Amino acid sequence: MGTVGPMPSPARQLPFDPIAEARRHWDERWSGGAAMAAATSVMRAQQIVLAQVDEALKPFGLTFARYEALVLLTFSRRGSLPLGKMGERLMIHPTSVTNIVDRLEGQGLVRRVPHPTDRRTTLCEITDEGRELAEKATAAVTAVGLGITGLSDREVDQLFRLLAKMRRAAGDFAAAADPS
Amino acid sequence: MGTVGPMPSPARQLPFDPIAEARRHWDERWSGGAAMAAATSVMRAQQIVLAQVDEALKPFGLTFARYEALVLLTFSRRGSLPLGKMGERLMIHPTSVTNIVDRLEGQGLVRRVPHPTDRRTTLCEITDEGRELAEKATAAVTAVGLGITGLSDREVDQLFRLLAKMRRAAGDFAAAADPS
DNA sequence: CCAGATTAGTAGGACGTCCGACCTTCGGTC
DNA sequence: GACCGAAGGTCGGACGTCCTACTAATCTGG
Repeated sequence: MGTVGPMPSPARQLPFDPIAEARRHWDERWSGGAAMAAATSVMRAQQIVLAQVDEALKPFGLTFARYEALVLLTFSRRGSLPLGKMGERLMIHPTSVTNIVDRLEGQGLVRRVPHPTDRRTTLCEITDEGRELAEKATAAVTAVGLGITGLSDREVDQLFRLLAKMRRAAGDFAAAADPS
Repeated sequence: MGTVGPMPSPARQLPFDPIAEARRHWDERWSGGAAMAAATSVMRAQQIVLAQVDEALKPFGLTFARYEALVLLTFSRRGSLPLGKMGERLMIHPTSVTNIVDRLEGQGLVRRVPHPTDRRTTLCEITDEGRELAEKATAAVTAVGLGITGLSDREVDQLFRLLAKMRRAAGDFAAAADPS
């Protein structure tokens, strides 16, 4: 990886793991230090992923959230989806979808179009500029491994499975991931 | 677990894992779908942890961020730390510390006191009310397993180790976690 | 001993997330 | 056919995070 290059914001490097340190303190007084350490690590890992991906997307004027929405649209048959559907797939709140689509629309990457039959529904349609940018941005984010570094392919998959199990327990989805 | 109880906000449960679905689409057109799935899972896992812990902390008027700061202070010798030190340990930006301490101070849970020798530095000192609340709040967050559910003790530890490896690669800390 | 670099903290703004409240439209029921 | 609950989006506010820029104080070199 990079030597001293563009790293997540809190550039200062500690000589020890502050989470492991906190876990030690925690277990001295309470119980469940392992869960605390895991939860805090998840929080911090998200911070790292977000920082690295956002950094890679900055030249394109995109953020992770907006990039995800854009990619989702490229995956759809007609390049358009109802806002509500987007919220479901991205697992974010309806108001967050409104926010993101507002910004993407302001950048000319998507366009709001009325649903042909249901006048309640608004479709979000990706523009040609949006498709082009999504393609370039994807090259950039894959180049940084989407912020997932230091893990072997096997470990990356292991991480995904562990989190999928946790997400399923939290009610994210019903069926098993069916890892065939 | 709960039946239909208080779950993370997007209450709707999908019949499939949207991340696994996205991974399928991704691999059809690009490469590195595993990293994408892992990164997205980390993002979503953080959302779940945050929602569940915040829910447990709501009766106390706390959030995860403020709770973490409070607990950090209880771990310190004299119950006070310089703001900068807090930012290091919590791995957040200095301005985030200012924000959090502002709110905690407004709640009477901490107090800003000048550093005895260095007049640049401000110490954040936990109050008696802060200590009491931290104790009660800890009972609440441990009761929900800090949002880490559906995993065995072994898997929780595995998750922590994987994320620690990733965090170390990202430059979070220098030495190995030394899991003895 | 003084000038420049560094460190500590804050102010203002951007972004994404959530929630509660609200309006419009659809659909089912009577 | 009319009503009333449900569904789709949006608005305004709260929160936490980050960044850039700024002030005040300390440290370091000449």
